[in-house]
Amino acid sequence: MTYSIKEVAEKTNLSIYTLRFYDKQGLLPFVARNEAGYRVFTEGDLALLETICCLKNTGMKIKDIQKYIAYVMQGPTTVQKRKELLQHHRQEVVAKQEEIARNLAGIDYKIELYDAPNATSLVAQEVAAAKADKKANGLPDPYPSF
Amino acid sequence: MTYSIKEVAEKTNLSIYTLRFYDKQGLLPFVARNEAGYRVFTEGDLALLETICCLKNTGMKIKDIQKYIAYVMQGPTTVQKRKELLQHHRQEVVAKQEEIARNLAGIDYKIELYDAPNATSLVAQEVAAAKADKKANGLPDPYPSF
DNA sequence: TCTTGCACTAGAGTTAAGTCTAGGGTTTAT
DNA sequence: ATAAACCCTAGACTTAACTCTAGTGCAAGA
Repeated sequence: MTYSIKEVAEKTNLSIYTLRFYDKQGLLPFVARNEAGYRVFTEGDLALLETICCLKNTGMKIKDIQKYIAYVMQGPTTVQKRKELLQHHRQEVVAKQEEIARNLAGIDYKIELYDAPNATSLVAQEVAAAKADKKANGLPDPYPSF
Repeated sequence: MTYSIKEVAEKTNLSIYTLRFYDKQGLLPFVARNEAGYRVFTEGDLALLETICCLKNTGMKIKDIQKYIAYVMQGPTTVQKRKELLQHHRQEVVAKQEEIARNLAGIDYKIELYDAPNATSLVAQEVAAAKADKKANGLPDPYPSF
C-alpha cells in the first residue's frame, strides 16, 4: 500500500503545504516519486513521519529534525549519534515542561484569588496597594477610582 | 523604590527591547514616565509584569495578555472575566502539556531502542523492513547498502 | 475528449515575537 | 562642560514555520 500526499496529510494532520515544506527542508529525503514526479509514501515512510511529528510536537527545530533524519538515512552506524541527539532533546523538553509547570502555578494562584468568595475586595486591596505605591513615588495613578 | 527599564530587564530576564515592545503592544499601560519621558517602574508594576511573564511562559499570545491587562486596568469589577480568561488558558496549557508528554513517550521509545545492547541489529531490521517496503511497491531504495 | 480533481515547482506573502538602527535627548561623574 | 552611560521613538529587519499563488501537468470518470 502507498499513499498520496493528500492521504498522508489527512493521516498526520499536517497540511499538504506543510508536507511539501518539510520535504523542501530536507525532512523527507526517503519519500519516492512516481513517473509523473508525484510523491509516493510507503508505510515505512509514515512511521518515520510519525517520529518527525513527535520531534516537532515537542518543539524541536526543523534544522535539528533534519539532522536526525540525516542520521537515519545513513543507516545503523549512526545509532549512537541518534541516541545522543534524542537524549539531549529529551532534557530540553523535560526542562521546558518544568518551567511551564512553575509558571502555571503562578497562574493558578491568580485563579484561586479570583475564585475566592471575597475576590472583589481582595482585588480592591491589590489595586489600593498599587495606587499607594504610585503615589508614594510621586507618579500618576493609572487605575480608575474605585 | 522605583526601577529603570534596565533594572527591570535584569530582574525579569526580558531584554530592554522586549520591554519596550511589550509596552508598544499595550502590555504595560500601568508604567509611568518621568519628566524626561523615561519609564519608571514601581514594585506593583513588577508584580504585574511577573504575571505577564507567567502568561507568556505558558504560551499565551500577546494579544490575549493584552486583554487580561486591560481587564486588570478596569479594576475589581472585571474579576469574573479575568478568572474565565485564566481558566480557559489553563485548560489549553494542561492540554498542551499532555500532548507534549504523549509525544515525548514516542521519543523515549526510540531512545530505548537506541539504548538496547543490540541496538545496531534492531535498527538494521528497521532499515531492512523499510527497504522491503520500497521494493514491494517498485520504488527506489533511498537507504545505503548495509 | 473534456472536465474535475489532484499533483508539481518556484517563489511571494504571512504571522508572531522579537531585535536592532538611526537620530536624538538626559544624567552622572570627572 | 564634556564624556560615558542611560533613555526615548519610529521604523526597518530578522527568524521560524508555515501558507498561499501562479502557472503548469497528470489522471480518472461521464
